[in-house]
Amino acid sequence: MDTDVAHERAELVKAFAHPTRLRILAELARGTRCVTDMEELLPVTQVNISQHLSVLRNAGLVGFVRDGAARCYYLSRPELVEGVLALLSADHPVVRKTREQIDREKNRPRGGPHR
Amino acid sequence: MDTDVAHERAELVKAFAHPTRLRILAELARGTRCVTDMEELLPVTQVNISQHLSVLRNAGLVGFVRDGAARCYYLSRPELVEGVLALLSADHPVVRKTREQIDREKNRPRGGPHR
DNA sequence: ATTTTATATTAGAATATTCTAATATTCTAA
DNA sequence: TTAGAATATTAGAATATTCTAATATAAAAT
Repeated sequence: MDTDVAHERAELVKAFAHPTRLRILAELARGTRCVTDMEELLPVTQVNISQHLSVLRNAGLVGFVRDGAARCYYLSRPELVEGVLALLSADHPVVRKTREQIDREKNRPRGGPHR
Repeated sequence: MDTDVAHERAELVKAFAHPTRLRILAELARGTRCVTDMEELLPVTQVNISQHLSVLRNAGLVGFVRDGAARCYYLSRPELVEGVLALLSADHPVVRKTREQIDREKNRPRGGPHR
């Protein structure tokens, strides 16, 4: 992964890196929602929700269509967002390795034929 | 997703949310590496690498075994890390929805029987 | 024992993110 | 055409993150 790509991807990750934004994304994964819907769901102000939606829009994670004065938001890269949310909700037990396991791996890179 | 869970998950995401840390994780996905290996690969100081490794350790994403004065780092939740890296490297074209699509979806929530 | 090698920690300045308060925009309905 | 409803934007204070410089620790080699 080169420097430029790493920066791009980190920017994308940052869009996910806030509790309110994760909750907004999780809610949008269930269906289209307007800001009023989210206000009922989240313990934060309308202004703050709009600010977080702006971050999500700039990251290309959500889009919206107008519905009168309201805006109906939806996931614009559903597979990416749902994939990340699924990984976060899955259980990933921490593995510990011993010196011996590491030594053996040095001849057997991860993803190689011995896996 | 409730508030506590959202906070926990956002903390985890933050560990990924830095270009240098993404590169460290990508490198560890290829196999065990010590800090010296990473110094050769990354355009940052040893101190900075150690600081980022400390963030990754606190998030439970990496572990290490001693090898003399060196520390060999490895992914302690490889499926989580590799899953996130795979999602980030995959192409996820942005979809735009029309008013009509949204209207239709209102009776057909995402993930429901009509998908 | 001392030096060298490998890595970690700490303090603080620089920078970026987040939230609050005030205000603006845009559409609809009266 | 004005008022109300829904949402967005802006400025700035509060907070968190990151980097640099200096220093510490721990094992190995001399």
